[in-house]
Amino acid sequence: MGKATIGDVAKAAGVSVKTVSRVINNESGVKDATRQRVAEIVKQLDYRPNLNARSLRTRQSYLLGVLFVDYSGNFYSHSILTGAIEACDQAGYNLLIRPLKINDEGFEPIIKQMHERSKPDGYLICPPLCDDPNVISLMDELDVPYVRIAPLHSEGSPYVRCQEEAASQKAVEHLINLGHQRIAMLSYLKGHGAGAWRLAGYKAALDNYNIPIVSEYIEEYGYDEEPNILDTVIRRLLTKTSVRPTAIFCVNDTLAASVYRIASQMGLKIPYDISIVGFDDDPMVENLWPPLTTIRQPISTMGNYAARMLIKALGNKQQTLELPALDCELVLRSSTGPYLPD
Amino acid sequence: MGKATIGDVAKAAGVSVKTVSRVINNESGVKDATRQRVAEIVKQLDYRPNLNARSLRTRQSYLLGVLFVDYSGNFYSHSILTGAIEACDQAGYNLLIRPLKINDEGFEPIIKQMHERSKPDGYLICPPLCDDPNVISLMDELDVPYVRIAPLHSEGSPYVRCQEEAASQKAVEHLINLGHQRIAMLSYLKGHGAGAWRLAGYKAALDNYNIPIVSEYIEEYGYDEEPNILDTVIRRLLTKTSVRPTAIFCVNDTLAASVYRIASQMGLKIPYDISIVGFDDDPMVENLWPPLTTIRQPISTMGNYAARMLIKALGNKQQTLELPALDCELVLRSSTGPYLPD
DNA sequence: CTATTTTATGACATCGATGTCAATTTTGAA
DNA sequence: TTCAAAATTGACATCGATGTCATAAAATAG
Repeated sequence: MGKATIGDVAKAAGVSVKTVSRVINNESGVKDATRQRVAEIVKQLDYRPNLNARSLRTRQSYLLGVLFVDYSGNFYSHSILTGAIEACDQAGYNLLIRPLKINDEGFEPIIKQMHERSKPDGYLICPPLCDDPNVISLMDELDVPYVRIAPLHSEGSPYVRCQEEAASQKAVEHLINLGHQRIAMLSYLKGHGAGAWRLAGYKAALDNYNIPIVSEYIEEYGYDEEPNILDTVIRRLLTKTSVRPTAIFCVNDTLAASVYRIASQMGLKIPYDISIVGFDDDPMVENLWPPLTTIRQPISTMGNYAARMLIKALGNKQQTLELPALDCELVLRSSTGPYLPD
Repeated sequence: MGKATIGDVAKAAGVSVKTVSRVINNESGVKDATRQRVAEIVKQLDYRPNLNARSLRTRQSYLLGVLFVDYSGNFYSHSILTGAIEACDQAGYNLLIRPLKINDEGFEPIIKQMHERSKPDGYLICPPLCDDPNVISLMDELDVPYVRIAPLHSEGSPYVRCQEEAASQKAVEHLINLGHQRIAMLSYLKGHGAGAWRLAGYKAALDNYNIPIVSEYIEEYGYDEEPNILDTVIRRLLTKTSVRPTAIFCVNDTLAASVYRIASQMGLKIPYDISIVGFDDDPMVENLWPPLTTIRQPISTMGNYAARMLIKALGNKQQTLELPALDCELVLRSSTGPYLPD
């Protein structure tokens, strides 16, 4: 017994295939009685339309592409996927993923090839790709809709984003309330949206409490820099004995873990000698001792919203889904403690 | 200018569409001259067949599904994906991913729904799903081919696997060669293929050197157990002063990281007081100090092979791709050192 | 050189849906 | 009751590929 087709439903309901088509696509112009009878049969026969036939006719693929950089630490992209898949499930879309590795030719040829092969109806673009002008202009060239996830700049195409700046501010104010004044900020997300907002939150907190912003305490690097440079930087930061910062706000948990490692090498005790705050609540922090105070973003919710926005936009060109405020949560654990004078 | 169709190619080449179809599908029965002429035009017009039309006719979707459990630590599945995508790219397939969350109803309804929606031509099944009899019998019920990745049992359907047992043995022999005799084995992969082979390798090494296997030193747990139990177990293991193991072989890096954490709490220095070996070379070990000695599996290669096997099998039912020996690599770093008597 | 087999090619139907547009039925107004 | 307008419905073409089968061309045998 093969699967039922639209013809089977039509025959069983005593109507034309076109009428069945109208019912399953929720088009107007079908008498209620007919609609119900057809719907009944659809359910009875467990009919589901053949997507290939539909795609062939409508020239829609019912596929969404997801582009992300294939970092070694992939917790972020993975969470985005999880949320997006959920949305796709509900809307009858499928997700095509494309982890991109940095190579000589850049991302464009690979994206182009993928696009020509599978023609997704739209794309979700994860950071930092969403801030790459080449990728964005390729999207425009391909004339395909896309939603950016956590982009640095909000002008232009639709995006989702959460309150990273507010959360960062809250985290740093938490440190200030514990008595800390010499608070450092450590980043290797220079150029990313994330890097910018988290730094902005840090500065806002200090401003708010009239604590001067000392440039020596702000160490900001990019991905392109030598990977070992951060170890050196952290070691230097922790060495300046008398003026050593008593707390560090790290731009993500991986960085926080590096600080743990170097602090332990230098015999510094967390949180007694130094307080640490991370960002992301990456599951790998379970392996850190003491448990890390960090900020949790609603990553998979962002993925979910991004997919829903895209799907909605595909449905009718003008409509956009309103993006609710997505808050981050400060997760207090044991890596932050009161300021203890030497 | 729309994309070229098979009809455009046929017209330009002065042949029928069927002949073009033969050429692009590499069917026999076309004169060489004709074939070349058509191939020329195909290239000129940059023609690529419409997959939906093809799928509609052939009832093949050119999609592969990937099933995996959405762990928090997702390095493994992610690597599988990366390898599989590469293979799919070459063969003109796409990959549909499905991270499964454990829930009350089990995985079957979700897999079923996915299958009915998108009808992938086959599946790659990651551990531990590949050892779940419900999932496997569902696959058989759906009558869809699949390849298992690192399954516990080799009978039945095709699979890929690497030499985890040999690698484990090598790792433990490395410890023995450093002078260790009291070597513990720590696992929470009970019931997984991985758990079984790694344990087997451990035992083989001890046997090989005529070291008695002490059941007290083997701590094996499953995923279903209380999550905190391992902390307790590790602490107990490290406490038995005089008979305390001088080295621990951990079934994966996450576990090794837990040992680091607890050892540090207890004031034990690695590798002086205790040597540690992990498994996986998870990127998160970069945050561990001292650098962890561990075993690196060719995970993405396994994903690549699994996809290629599946695609090959789809092409002609009988043929199977020969699986080459996939070796693991022992990565020596600084968490293992010579046995030092107290 | 003809008869026969083999090889190469194409005409046409088909997969399962939706789009167009004409035909039919229903509704409402006069 | 009648007729025009609106609401339903369906017949048929179409999307772009492949499968079937008949036919034309080439190769081989006699």
